[in-house]
Amino acid sequence: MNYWLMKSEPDECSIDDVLAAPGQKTVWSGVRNYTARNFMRDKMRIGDGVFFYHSSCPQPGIAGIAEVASAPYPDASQFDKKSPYYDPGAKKAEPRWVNVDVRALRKTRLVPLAELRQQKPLVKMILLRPGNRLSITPVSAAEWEYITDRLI
DNA sequence: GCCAACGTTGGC
DNA sequence: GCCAACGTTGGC
Repeated sequence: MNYWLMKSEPDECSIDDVLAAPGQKTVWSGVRNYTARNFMRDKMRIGDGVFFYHSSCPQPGIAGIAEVASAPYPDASQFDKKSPYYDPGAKKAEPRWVNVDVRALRKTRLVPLAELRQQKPLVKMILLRPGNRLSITPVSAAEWEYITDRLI
């Protein structure tokens, strides 16, 4: 079992939006970064734990707990000419981008980024690395436990 | 709105 | 394969 932190802009898709969706699920489409894609394609397993993170908003931070709810499969938006995520280089026979389904489990208190940065046990979190921009980052078991036990 | 850091593109 | 230019991310 692996753990992840996945960023979403709450204006686009918040934890509340996913909790209100059918099956409390959403398709995590639109990832257009190879590192993040490879995490989904190669490392994610159904049932993996996910911190649902709100980014690009007044208070960025962890907003909920979710889980990986499907195996990776081709991201339909890459073939959709009307989508902002359309990729003319992607071919049906050789999809370039994949996504997984994510199921929201519960909303948590908002744990702000600034608070995460103050935690000694979290100094190595990939999220907190200077200049990090990855929308999907691995979380270690120790980091997961610290955050769920001590901060949420 | 600013801007630093990073990823991607494309000419050579 | 190098690297400059450009676009994007995302906190502040």
